[in-house]
Amino acid sequence: MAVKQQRTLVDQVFEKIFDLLVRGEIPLGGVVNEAALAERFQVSRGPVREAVKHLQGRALVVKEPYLKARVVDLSVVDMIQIFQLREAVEGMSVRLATQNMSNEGLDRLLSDFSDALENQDGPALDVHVRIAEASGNSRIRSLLCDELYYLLRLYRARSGDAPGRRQNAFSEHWQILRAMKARDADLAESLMRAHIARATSALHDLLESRDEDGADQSEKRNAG
Amino acid sequence: MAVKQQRTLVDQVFEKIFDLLVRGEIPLGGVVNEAALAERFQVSRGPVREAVKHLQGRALVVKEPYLKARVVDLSVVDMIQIFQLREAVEGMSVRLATQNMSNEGLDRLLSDFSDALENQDGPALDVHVRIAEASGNSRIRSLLCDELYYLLRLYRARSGDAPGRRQNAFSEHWQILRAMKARDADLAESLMRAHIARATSALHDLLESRDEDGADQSEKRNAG
DNA sequence: TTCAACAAAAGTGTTGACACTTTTTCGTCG
DNA sequence: CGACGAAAAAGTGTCAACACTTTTGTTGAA
Repeated sequence: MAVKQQRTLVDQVFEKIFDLLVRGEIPLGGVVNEAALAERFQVSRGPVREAVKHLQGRALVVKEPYLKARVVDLSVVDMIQIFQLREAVEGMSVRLATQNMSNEGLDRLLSDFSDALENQDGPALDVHVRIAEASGNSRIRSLLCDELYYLLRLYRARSGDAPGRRQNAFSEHWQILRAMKARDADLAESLMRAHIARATSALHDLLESRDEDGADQSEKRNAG
Repeated sequence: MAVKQQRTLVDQVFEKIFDLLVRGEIPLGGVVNEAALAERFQVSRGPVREAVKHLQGRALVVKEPYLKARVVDLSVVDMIQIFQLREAVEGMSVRLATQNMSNEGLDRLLSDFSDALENQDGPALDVHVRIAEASGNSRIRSLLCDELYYLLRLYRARSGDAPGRRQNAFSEHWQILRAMKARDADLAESLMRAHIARATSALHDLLESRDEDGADQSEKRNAG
């Protein structure tokens, strides 16, 4: 078992637990039992504890001292809040990318996007990741790629996105990339914000169509 | 020692270490030694380890497996990146607050601001915190209050802000509050973004006036 | 003198045991 | 029969010891 490990055990356990969350083996809002996970992964409780602490730092798990750790229950309200944050941050992300990207990098992004559009296998999220990486702002990139997208994956694993939005997303992404190519940072930011705000509106509609069940869910706090 | 503790030891150690950072007892970029801190606080290495992990999650400490943990060295470039992120997020924060605040809450904020302006003791940051809390978006509030402001405090502890900006900040805050009172979310967001962008420009100037020393500092990575 | 290999030291990663807190269960009293 | 309280169970917090990795310091040869 402990032959040679580049990444630390904590990181490996972190990945494994996150996989469990995405696969739904631990349901949203379910309890995260340290001892059970330690037994399952054949490691001690220490690494599991730290991995859970790491998940807590990523806001994927919430807990209080001596209380059971629980997987964050991503309500529609939570998702709306995340999308509001994304709208602001991704707007700035594409603004900075438009200002900072080299012509070569921009052309490469455009051609990669065209390829993905033909092959139909490139996930829509990849465009956002590429833009975040090209923003040149490591903190924005980390917030989007290392934190918010984890939550998005977790949410989509339970309730996939609207079926009609896939095609719209391609067209909206294409418009954003054209604005970037034209070096119009203001336009690129506006388009990106509208792009995300549209998804937020869909969530708002979802919330209204479900306003009969669990009105108390809006009062959840996300420990930091 | 272990008489009665509401907060867990980890949280207490976290606070103590952060105080050490703000006071400058551990210099920026300095090494964080687990054993030494455990000895100093009269606790075991375990809580110190988790507290450092927590600081790492907050991006106040960076480290790699088996390597020494180091306090993040907040360069001017890092600060610019943080301000770019703040510009986007605080813009959204004040937009949401303008839309969501009750008339009573808004009046209370305005009167509290007037009081602080007379007493001269209210820190300028408080306005931003109040707005973030009023945004109704717990994730935005957490990002601003629990993460970015920690870094700001750390940076200001070493190199305080520009002396002339204090007075300007009051006037700019006042304009923002008036836009909120008028329920003009677009204007409030624009003013907030301009307010923060002004500080970012000051940092850019600072960077240019120091372009001779340490040009390699721009290649720092912030582990997430 | 300089470089490489080896040995010692310092520091981090991991583990299992123990202490404390919370929750559940069960018995007793009203 | 229901409510209150104590004991047991489950689970988390803390600790000290051990294993592994990195760094430092020394020795030897080219």
